Amino acid sequence: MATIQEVAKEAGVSVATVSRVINESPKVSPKTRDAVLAAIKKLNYEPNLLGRNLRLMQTRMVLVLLPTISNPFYAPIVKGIEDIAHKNGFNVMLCNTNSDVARERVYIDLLKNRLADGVIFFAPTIEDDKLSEIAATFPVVQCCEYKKEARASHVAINNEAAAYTAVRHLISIGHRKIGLISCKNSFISTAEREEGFKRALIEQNIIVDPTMIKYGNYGFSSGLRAMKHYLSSDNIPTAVFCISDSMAIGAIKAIREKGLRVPSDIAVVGFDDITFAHMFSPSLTTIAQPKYDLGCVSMELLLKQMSGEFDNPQSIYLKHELIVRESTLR
Amino acid sequence: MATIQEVAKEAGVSVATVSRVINESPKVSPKTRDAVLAAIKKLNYEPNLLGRNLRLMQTRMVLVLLPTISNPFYAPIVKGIEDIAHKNGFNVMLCNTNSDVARERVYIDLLKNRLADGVIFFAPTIEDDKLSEIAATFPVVQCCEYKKEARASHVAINNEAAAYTAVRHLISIGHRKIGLISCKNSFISTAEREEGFKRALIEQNIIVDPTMIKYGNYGFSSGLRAMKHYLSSDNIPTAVFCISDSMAIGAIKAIREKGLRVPSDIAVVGFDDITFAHMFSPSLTTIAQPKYDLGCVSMELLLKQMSGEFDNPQSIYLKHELIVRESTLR
DNA sequence: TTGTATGCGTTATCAC
DNA sequence: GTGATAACGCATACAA
Repeated sequence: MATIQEVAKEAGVSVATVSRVINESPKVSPKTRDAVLAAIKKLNYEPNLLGRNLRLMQTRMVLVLLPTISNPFYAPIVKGIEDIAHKNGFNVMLCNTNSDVARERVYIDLLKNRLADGVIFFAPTIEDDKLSEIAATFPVVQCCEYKKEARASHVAINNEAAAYTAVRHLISIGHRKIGLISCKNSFISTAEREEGFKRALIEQNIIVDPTMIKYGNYGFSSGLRAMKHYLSSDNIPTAVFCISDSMAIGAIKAIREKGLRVPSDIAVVGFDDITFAHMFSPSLTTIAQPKYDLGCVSMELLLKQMSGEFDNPQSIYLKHELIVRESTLR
Repeated sequence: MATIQEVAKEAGVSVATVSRVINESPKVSPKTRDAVLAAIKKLNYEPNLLGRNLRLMQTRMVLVLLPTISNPFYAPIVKGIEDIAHKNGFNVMLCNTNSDVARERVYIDLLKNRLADGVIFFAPTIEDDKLSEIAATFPVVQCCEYKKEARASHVAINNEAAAYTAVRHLISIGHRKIGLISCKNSFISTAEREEGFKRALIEQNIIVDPTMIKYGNYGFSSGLRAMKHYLSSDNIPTAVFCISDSMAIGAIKAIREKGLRVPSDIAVVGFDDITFAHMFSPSLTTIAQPKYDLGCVSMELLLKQMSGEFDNPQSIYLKHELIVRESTLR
């Protein structure tokens, strides 16, 4: 637990010189450098970053707020964020908000309290104007999900186009009675995916039947439940587009429990391409987001903001990709 | 970006008084308290924790090092850790090590640099003696996986007994030709699970056939590969115990691709009870670890250490549970 | 090239 | 009940 003072004394130099050695300042003679290094080693000295952070008024930490790490969708994005962060000498603080406003506020306080230099939001629960306020003072990037009205940067895919792609795929393999399992929430992605779904139908002169739209909460059980609703009705779709893979997997489970088969009786498309999508039987057709890249680009954008490179919010959109697997084989 | 100085000036009091108000010291008159609160509000003051942390020489942050958040096994454990941490005014810093020694070292440096008050390890890659060294200086808890030789606390289940339970279950429903899909690594849990597997067989006078043991890396693909090895041999087991759920799911996929059925042709047991275990078709029989409790107990143990309550390493074992599902139905 | 001195924002000890 | 002031460990402007 030695301090810089003790190292200085041991090496017979001033603390300033020790500090220079630690920070690899060029203007220090090799001889004194070696002496300091020896003292550091002897005393087993580790710099106390609390002192440095206060002095420099920065922590080289970034906050990453996500609803929950249990959603496998986030893992590759976080990996991208981390890779870029580490490459630039930043550390990442991953925080589960559980989509809880109070919890999220506590974490945002870390930013206000200077314990982090910037923040990446995944699914902000905070109100639009509050977010704008924070983004006006601190570096902020929204990833995937974002508040349309907030003055804050974001990186995402075009969800409307992605949903359109998915439904066009179903139509192209012959389906015309297509269900949608969506979610009841105020996320921008949800609204956009519903729009994409409708556009694809309308374009092909298929009437959008409101009873063909069910709602879940992104989770497995809710997908299962939604599909059971279809199956117990007299109006069963021949294909279903789900706005999350977990719901799609739940839907498939319901279909099979009913003794029907995927894709021959009902085809299913998911969204996100989580790791389990290709493990499942049948493997799942889905929309892949460029997850790793989303993370990289978000972190790069945050770095630019932290270095004060610009202050106008940026909107960046990356490309999605349709991945056709067993669940929609002809 | 006001400081405590400015608040003091605005309220017409000393910084000491402002500090007392912030820290809810009882000995401050209601009148001055209100004045200070008003000044804080007016200036939109947020305490700078960098200053406080330096002064207090603590951060009220704990480090949680795990291989990767993409393993769904960790999510509920982390939830337990967080709940206890938050209840006690600590924040949690989640860090992916990717099982990389260098990466892990960088994070351990955060501890040495005083940016965290303690650490919970999930699968330490660090050498035993290095870990002992760190645990001698800083609060450390190992969760689930641990270094047997290291002088550091740990919280885990009895993996030998858990594996024994799983294999006994297979034997009890009539299997005698039982495969093991394990991993080639030096984790204590791996060795213990292999031992439990063998004890269950030996107790029932079943010869332990080395060719019945295959190795993967916990992942889906490796389980699939291992099962293909069995299936292409002339010695196919009637049941397989996998030391991870993902490998079990991979194994099932291989079995079905071969045109065989689970559990009628080959029964499969996994380990961990990850969320997807019950979603999969067939749903997976597995050993459930008390994940949330493992997290809670680990964090509680760390809190005790951080408060200097004791310094002898503790070993705590929690109970496992066999969850029988479709993959081993008679 | 090196040392001295100052301050980052906070808390806590000591007077009053 | 309140205020002055000294730390906490470090980085840096300025002197030498």
